[in-house]
Amino acid sequence: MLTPAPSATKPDPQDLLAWYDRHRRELPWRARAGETADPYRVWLSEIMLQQTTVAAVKPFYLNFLERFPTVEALAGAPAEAVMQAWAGLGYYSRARNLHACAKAVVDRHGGEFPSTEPELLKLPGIGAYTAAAVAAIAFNERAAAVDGNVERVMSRVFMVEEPLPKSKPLIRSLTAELVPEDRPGDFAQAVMDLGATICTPKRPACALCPWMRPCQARATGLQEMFPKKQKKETGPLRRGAAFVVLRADDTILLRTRPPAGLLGGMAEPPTSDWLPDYEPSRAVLDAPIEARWQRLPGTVRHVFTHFPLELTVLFAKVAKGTPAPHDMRWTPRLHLHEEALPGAMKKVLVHALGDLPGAKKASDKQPAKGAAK
DNA sequence: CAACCGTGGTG
DNA sequence: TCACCAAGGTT
Repeated sequence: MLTPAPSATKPDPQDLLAWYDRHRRELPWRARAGETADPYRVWLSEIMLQQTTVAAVKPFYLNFLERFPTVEALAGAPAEAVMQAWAGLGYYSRARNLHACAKAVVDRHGGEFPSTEPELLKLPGIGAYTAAAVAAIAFNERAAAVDGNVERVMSRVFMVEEPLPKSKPLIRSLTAELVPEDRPGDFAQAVMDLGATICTPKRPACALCPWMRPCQARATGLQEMFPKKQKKETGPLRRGAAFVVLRADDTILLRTRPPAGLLGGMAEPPTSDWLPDYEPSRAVLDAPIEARWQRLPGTVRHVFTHFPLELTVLFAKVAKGTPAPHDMRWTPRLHLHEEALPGAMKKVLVHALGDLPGAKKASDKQPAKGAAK
C-alpha cells in the first residue's frame, strides 16, 4: 500500500473530549461531570429530542419528570394523561411508544432499563440512534450514536461525497471507529454539542473547532456544502373545514382521532376531509350537526411534515341539551387545556373562541417568545 | 426503502 | 415569506 495523502490526519477523540470538558452544555437531563446519568431520564430526554430542538424539549421534559418521576409512575399512568402531557410536542406516535416502552421495562425488565444496544433496540420507540445513545450515555457502553449532528460533523470531517441518507452506513462505521474506550457517553454528547454549537448547518464556527485541523471539508473551504443530501419535496396544499360548536352550557364539541396515523390519538374539533380540491363553500354540508353555521373570516394555516393545510373555520351556537353525535363529546371550555390538542387544532379553537383559558401549561415558560398576538 | 409522522426556530 | 432543519422511528 502506498502512503496516504499527507493531509489526511485522523481526528483525535481526545481533542474533542478536552473541548467538551470546557464547553459542555448544562442540560436538565445531563449528569454533572463525572457522574452517571439516570437511565430513565436519559431515555425520556432522548425520545423527546428525536427531531426536536433542545429549547422545545426543556419545558416538556421538566413537566414530564414532575408528573411521572419514575418509569413505574409512567407505566402506571393512563394513556390519556401521557398524550395530554405530550400535546404540542409533535410526532405523537412517540408518546404512545414511550408509554408502551415504560410498561415493557416494568413488566419484562423489573423496572430497570437494559444496558446493551441490542436489548434496548427491542423496545418500542427505540431505534438505532436511541439505543446507542442510551447505552453510551447511561451505561457507558462503547456504542456509536449517530444523529443529525453526528452526520453533519462526520460528513464534513471526512468530506463524505455520497448524499444522505445513502451515506448513513458509511458515516456509522466512521463514527464507530472514533468512539473511545474510556468515555463513550461523553464522546457521544461531545459530538452532538459540537454539531449544535460549532459545526452548525450554516456558518459553522470552524475557528473554534477542536477538529479544525483534521477536517477535510474545512481544508477546502467547502464545509457548508456538507452533508450532501437528497432533496425532498413537500406535498400539495390540502384544504378542509373545521367545526367549532359552542353549546349554551359553555361546552365545546370534540372528538378523538384514530390511534394511528396523522395526529393519532389526539383530540380535535370535528373537521371535514382534507383534500387538495376541497371547496370551502360546501363546508356546511359536511357539518357534524344541524345548526346555524357562521363561516368565520380568514383561515387557519398549518404545516405538517409532508403537506401544508388550510382550514376554513365554521362556528355555531347550539342549545343546552343538544346531544353529541356518535364518537364525539362535549368538553367544558374551561377544561380545554386538559385535552390532548395538537397545535393545529389549538389554532382552530383560538381562531373561533379567542385565547383558550388557562391553555398555557408547560410550554410557555421558555424565554423570549414575542409579544402578545 | 421511501413515505409517513409535528412543531418551532432561523437565515 | 420560505426553505431548511432539529439528540429519528415505524411501516
